[in-house]
Amino acid sequence: MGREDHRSGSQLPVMPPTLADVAERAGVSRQTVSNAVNNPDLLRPDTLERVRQTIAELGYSPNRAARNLRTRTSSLIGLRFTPRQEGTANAMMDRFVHSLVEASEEAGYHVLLFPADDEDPIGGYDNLLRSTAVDAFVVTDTYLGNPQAAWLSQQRAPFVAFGRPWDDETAQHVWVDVDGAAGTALATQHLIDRGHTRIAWIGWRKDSPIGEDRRAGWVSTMRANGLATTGLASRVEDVVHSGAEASAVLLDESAPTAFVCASDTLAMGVLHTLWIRQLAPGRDVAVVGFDDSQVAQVYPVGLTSVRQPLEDVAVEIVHTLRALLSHQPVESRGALLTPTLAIRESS
Amino acid sequence: MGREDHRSGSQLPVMPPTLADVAERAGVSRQTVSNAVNNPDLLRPDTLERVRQTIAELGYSPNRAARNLRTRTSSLIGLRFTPRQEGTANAMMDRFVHSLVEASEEAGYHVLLFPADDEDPIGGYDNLLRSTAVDAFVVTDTYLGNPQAAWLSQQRAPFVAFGRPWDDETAQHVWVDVDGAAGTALATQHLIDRGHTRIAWIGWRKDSPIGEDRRAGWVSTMRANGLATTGLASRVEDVVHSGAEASAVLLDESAPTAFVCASDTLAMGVLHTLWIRQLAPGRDVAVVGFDDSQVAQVYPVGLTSVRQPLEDVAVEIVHTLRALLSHQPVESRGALLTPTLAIRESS
DNA sequence: GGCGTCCGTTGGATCGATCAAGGGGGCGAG
DNA sequence: CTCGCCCCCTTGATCGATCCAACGGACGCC
Repeated sequence: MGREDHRSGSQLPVMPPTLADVAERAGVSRQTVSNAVNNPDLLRPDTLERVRQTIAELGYSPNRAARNLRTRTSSLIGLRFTPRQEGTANAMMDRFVHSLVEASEEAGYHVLLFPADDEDPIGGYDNLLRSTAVDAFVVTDTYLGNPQAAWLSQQRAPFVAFGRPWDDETAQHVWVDVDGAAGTALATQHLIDRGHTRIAWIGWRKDSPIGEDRRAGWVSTMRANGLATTGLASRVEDVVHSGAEASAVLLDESAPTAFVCASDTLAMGVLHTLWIRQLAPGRDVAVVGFDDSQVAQVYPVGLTSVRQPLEDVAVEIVHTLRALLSHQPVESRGALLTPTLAIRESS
Repeated sequence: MGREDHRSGSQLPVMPPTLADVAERAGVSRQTVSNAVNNPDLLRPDTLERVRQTIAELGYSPNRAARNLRTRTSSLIGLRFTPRQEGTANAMMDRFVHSLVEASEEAGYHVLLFPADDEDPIGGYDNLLRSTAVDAFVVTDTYLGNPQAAWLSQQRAPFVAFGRPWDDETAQHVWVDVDGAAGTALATQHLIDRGHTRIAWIGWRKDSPIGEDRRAGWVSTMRANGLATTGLASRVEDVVHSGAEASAVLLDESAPTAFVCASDTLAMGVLHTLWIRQLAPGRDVAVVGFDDSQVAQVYPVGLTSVRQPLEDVAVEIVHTLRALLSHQPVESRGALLTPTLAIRESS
């Protein structure tokens, strides 16, 4: 008497087959089917084959909810999806999300998005955690002094941060980040190799640790090559307009032949100034941006830009998460990946 | 003898409280607690208050897996997350995803991302569906003649498509889309209002129904205003380079004073041509793009662009999904939303 | 032929919330 | 005083996969 029997009178919805259905059809017990799925080694080859065939015939797939309930896992990774601010070139997030989705899939996880509530930054995390809806989190905005990392640590919730705990030396959580200084160093060295000596910097205000990190890469590379930096740096807001103004001032006062910028947004401002002054990007004045945004790629004059290895970041994060979730000791507390340089016409 | 008792010897992991814990502490039955959460009307006010207080004290949140198992739902909406192709300005996807996440949250849903496998376009859907991991899908790429919509329909899986079933009149599924023709009509009329009469079109190849739809908006508006279109249209690949070439040819042969483009990518090509020819965008020649991408917003010369109402699309999709999932009759098979025009310096 | 080991299999219990009935108290009517 | 009824709450069963402890057959050894 199969399960299908007393459901044959059911209406439209076709019930997916259960493990018991497979067991009955294959003439084995439920546990055997379960083992066929989760511990194939425990079965005799011929039995395994028979069960597998039945699974294929019925199109059986283990019920997620039931498995989640029993094993107390969900195979889901939570990610707070913050809205991209309009008016800037920074579209890093969606590239990262995609990389994360791909990397997660390979590890058997799916990505669950939940919205950012500025009123209550930990609300979303708290809900998902208490309802055991996700196995772990990926935290992406650690730099704003957000309480999330600290809170999650305190809750003993498994998570990996994309971004260093800049402002908190006591933070004990695991993180993955991109070496911004190495990126700007790469950009600066590239310009030096092209013969530039007067290379200017346009970055963010001093309260941004990321901005200061990127600036440090420019400073150190200049010094290492015996080049002066005096009067060649500017710190502004991260908007196109500010980049344009800063570059105009720098051109007037210090006559640089190249610019390294903390973002593509600022680099666009520089290109704007060059355009107004009839200077050819790449020929008269070189420009390098940061993040390899769509703007850099699509702009008629391709913008050379530092590209974060987001695919690698995602893989590293998922790798670390797996270790965390299987309670393996995590090798190192932080991983720092090196960006590359996408060279285009502007340099 | 509470549940905590025989777990007091447990190690690190703090078990979240269960419904039974709350029930015991509040001195009521499990079902009463369940009702307090799901059907508050069934409880006497004082009982409800007492249970609610206990829930707050314990920080109880219903276990997702258990609820999912019993109710055969997951409160998850599946979305195949396709990688943005590099080199184009089209970053519509992440704006849409964000809108969807927000709209879903308000309806009590979360968004589950799964990767696109080009080898097996329905593989991801099939897995999630058979394992009852999601309640419904949002399908975003209906225009490529993809088999997903038809397959999901056949499986009786609940889903809403973002995009009309262009090539399949027999499709019976529910969809939400943006009226591209209305968008380009808006753009064209805007240019006419500014005094332009020779308005050119640069669009996609004829095999793109979306492209033809957008083109139709330009054609109809031109005709409605008694303006000629002969020799003013071009169909090319959706890359910057093609937009630049097409606009150069059109300028030489037909001397248009304005361009309406099927995408921001093509519009960037037009701007490039203007730049080379020392023509000022907006003053000498007007340009309008489509999608209001970051490029349009960040470009030093702000690009006027047709903006899809993705927030409204997401709300409409979630609204429709709710109706589908609660087996309410869906009012109409398709919903067509009207885009707006983001006017900037280029027109 | 008897006995013990090994390998694979079996039925039962379990995870935590919800569904479908069942029960008890209070009140008004007979 | 008893019956009936309604309202509010409780009880046992259930969703489907996994864990646990115990069972059965086959084989080798003495």
